[in-house]
Amino acid sequence: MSDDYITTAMPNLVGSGTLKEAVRSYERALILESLRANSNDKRKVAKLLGISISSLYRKLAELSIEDHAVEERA
Amino acid sequence: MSDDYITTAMPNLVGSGTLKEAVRSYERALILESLRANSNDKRKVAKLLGISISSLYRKLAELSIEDHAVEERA
DNA sequence: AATTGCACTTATGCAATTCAAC
DNA sequence: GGTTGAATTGCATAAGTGCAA
Repeated sequence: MSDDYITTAMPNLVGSGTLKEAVRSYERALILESLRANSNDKRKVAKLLGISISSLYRKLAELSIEDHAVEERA
Repeated sequence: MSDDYITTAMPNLVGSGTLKEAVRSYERALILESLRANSNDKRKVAKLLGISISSLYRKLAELSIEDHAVEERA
């Protein structure tokens, strides 16, 4: 199940977990998906998401998104 | 169409719009849904979402969530 | 119930720097 | 040793937070 981003981001819509956690999951799914859809081109993704490249890197670290996790779908 | 929160929060998962906008829509949907599911009890919702009551009020203002928009489903 | 001043924390962009591969 | 692009970081400012009023 590679497309688990929906199930990890959405259950919170129902009511469990804090806002912070929910937003975190959602951001994680969003960024991961953007990276996948753009061949892990971080410069491009940062621009698309409207954040600076440094902010993107900080989010990647914070959300522990590893490069190898992106290596799917082109 | 009362349950438009999914369609307003989710399309961003695909890639359009900035992160900030996406998160905003998502938070909006989440808060609205929590309010609806809890009869607009803001104290309760704030606690559930893990934020202070003042923060919740600030978000309601920022996201322009009006009381009358919550008056559905119990 | 709702709003706000305040002190504090967290997130941000930019520019400089470091790191890696070549 | 040098060049290039990716990744990291110091710093100043902005944005968000809880608390108490």
